Amino acid sequence: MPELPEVEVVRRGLERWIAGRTITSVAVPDPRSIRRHALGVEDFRGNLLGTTVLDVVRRGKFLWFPLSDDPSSTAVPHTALVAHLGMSGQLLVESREQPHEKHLKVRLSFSLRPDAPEELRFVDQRIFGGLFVTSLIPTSDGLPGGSGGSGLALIPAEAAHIGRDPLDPDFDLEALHQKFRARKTGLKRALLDQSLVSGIGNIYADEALWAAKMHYARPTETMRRPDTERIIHAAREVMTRALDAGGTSFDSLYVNVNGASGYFARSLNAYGREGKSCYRCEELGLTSIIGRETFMNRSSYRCPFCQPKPRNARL
DNA sequence: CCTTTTTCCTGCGCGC
DNA sequence: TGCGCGCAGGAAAAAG
Repeated sequence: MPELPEVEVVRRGLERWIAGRTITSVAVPDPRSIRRHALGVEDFRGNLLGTTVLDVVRRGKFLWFPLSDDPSSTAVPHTALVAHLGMSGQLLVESREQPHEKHLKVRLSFSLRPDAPEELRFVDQRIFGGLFVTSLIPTSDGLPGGSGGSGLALIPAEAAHIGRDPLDPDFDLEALHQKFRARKTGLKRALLDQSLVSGIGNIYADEALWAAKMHYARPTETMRRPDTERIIHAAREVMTRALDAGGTSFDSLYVNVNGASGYFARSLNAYGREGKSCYRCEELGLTSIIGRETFMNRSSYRCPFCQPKPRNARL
């Protein structure tokens, strides 16, 4: 399940293989994956054919490729191809000779480069992800839109509401803290709300909460400044380690642009560890067992000793 | 307006 | 062997 570290691994691969190249053909075997492109398949193709990918930029789990009709021009790009991997999306850089994947949805061919494969394929089993072309608009704060690329202060219109992620150099902790204080909800809900802080999904939310020794139902309005610092520091730390490990893969659904899995799954402390002992308690000579609770229609894992339920829990 | 729930989607593993 | 069911969950839409 791609969250920030997995998407960043993909971004780096795309930057290496795709940036600077021109789109020479566009095939859409399954239009459902471009349903967020409201004007349809032909418009999608027309917007991409002949354009050059200037950069690969990421904010949270959103990726985008600023496009230019004339790469020799210094003009600021005004459109971008946006990609979101959803639950099971993959962006694969491959040779055109590779057999078509079972869930192949979109196929882009690029200008030839001797050391690089010709195609970028979007493969998606569950179709929660997708691609679309949209306009780039100025960021609300005038700072670079996200991580990677040339640092232009632009963002796709459909991603303008997405908050900065904890690995963004322009991430504003004080602003997030004030939003926590103003909101009447539980901490994990807030961590998963991409408009407040982006890039965190179910796995890294549980890992960050475990690392910070906090409960998912902690009311955000009771958070004090050091509490906000602690949970964000934990999220940043766990996602950085995951990025260094190439991301978290439980199965073949998350892979990098070359189809390889990441190795962070073996480093998880809470997520997926129901019935197993808490590593931190173990270190202290205690025995407590990680439990699983259903919350927000998904599983939450926590140590009942390190992360006790607060009396004022906000579910 | 703000917060919470539902919906979209497919494949896999499980119990009967 | 097959079938129904629950589960996986990002984010937009709908509901409260």
